[in-house]
Amino acid sequence: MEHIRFGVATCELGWVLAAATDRGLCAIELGDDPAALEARLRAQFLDAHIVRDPDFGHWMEQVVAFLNAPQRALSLPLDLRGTAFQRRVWAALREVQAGETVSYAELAARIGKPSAVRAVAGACAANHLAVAIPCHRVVRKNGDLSGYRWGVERKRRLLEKERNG
DNA sequence: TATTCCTGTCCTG
DNA sequence: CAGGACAGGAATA
Repeated sequence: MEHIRFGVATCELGWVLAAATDRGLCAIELGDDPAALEARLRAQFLDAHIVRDPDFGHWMEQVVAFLNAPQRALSLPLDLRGTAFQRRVWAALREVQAGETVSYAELAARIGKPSAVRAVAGACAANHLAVAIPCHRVVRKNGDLSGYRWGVERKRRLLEKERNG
């Protein structure tokens, strides 16, 4: 059975939950209610043994510091879960620098599938590692913010924070 | 602006 | 295996 540790804390965007397996971070969730965040985690990993560990090797404070200043890279291992296609999208996403944005069409082009625009959007939406996989930096080609798993308002604030350094 | 069509991947029955 | 959902995009009126 898989073993997952998690902790919750507050950051500039509200509550944050970070969870990790022995391979690395497997979830970073944002929200307004810590209990709801835990419930979301347990729903995602139904067959895992999940325990609360508010510190787990200072990872929580690193995650919170990263969320408050996403310009600096997060140097923690990630335990990515996804199909081959999703991993390609996420890898391309991590090439996008803080303060920059790309369109879904541009992202699709970068992974060699320029017509798979909607599929790319779906892969972004499937990401569970908020900010570490910067899906908030993907916007519509016409400049609209489009959607965000953790709320368009948080997406807006993240981009604003990154733009202003 | 709104409607319509095309699109790739994932999920469900 | 079929059908539907979707954080898109372009063409049309």
